[in-house]
Amino acid sequence: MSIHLRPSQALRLWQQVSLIEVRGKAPDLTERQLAILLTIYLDPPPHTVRGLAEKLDVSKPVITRALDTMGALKFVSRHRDTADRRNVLIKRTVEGALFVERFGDVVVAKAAELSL
Amino acid sequence: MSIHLRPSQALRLWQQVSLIEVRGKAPDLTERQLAILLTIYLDPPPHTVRGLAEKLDVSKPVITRALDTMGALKFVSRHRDTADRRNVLIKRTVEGALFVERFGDVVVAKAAELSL
DNA sequence: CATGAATGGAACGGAACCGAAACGGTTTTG
DNA sequence: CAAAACCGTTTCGGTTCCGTTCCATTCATG
Repeated sequence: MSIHLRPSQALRLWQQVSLIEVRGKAPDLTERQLAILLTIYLDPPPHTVRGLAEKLDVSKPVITRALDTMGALKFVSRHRDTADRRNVLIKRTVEGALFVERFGDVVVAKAAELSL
Repeated sequence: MSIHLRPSQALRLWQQVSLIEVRGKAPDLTERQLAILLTIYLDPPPHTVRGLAEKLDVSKPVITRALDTMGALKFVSRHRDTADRRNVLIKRTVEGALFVERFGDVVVAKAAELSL
């Protein structure tokens, strides 16, 4: 089964959520950063810099810098791969999970408010 | 009636749309810029710099600069209010409407792909 | 009119991000 | 082993965005 959504509803939903994000004090992530964070938390591990760069079709430095920013926020953590020490494995954190969870709740709440 | 969405679906939806935006060649707007654009196209006119600044809880220069950027993209246009010449009325454009419409279609399409 | 309030914009310095190239550390290859 | 390939990071120069402050124009008020 799938979610049926009309264009006007979709746009209204996006607007409402965006408004909350813009107005909120929450550390505002770039579109790219948010995409990376959601991918880390939704797609199955392991996650590497190279893998994320390919999935988002961006350069590696973009991923590295995004991880710097989000690492400072404690939303993700980095660990050397003991098997292949060239790799860096990106892992989830409690803070990151809370942020993502809260974000999902906002979307759900705003979706529930949509009038048909 | 309302849209029923589970948190995991909401997050997946956001991720899929974000991925398209990040990967796409489309001129990527800031979170703020997108919120402004959607507000202009969804909320009833007239729209002024001050009004938008209050609605988004940001400073006026933020709106001015966003309008500069989106004006260069032809997504919005500015016109002096003939009644009160201090005001600037922000109006929609064909290009902006197409951009918003296309964005809504992306959300709808990704929502339809969501498995329950 | 003259004064003050309101509106949108400009100016300034600082911070964040970007693309491209180059760099160390690690593993694979020949 | 030496050389090549791979991975993530750093560096560089340039662009964009930001917050704050200040300014020109226009309207309301006495």
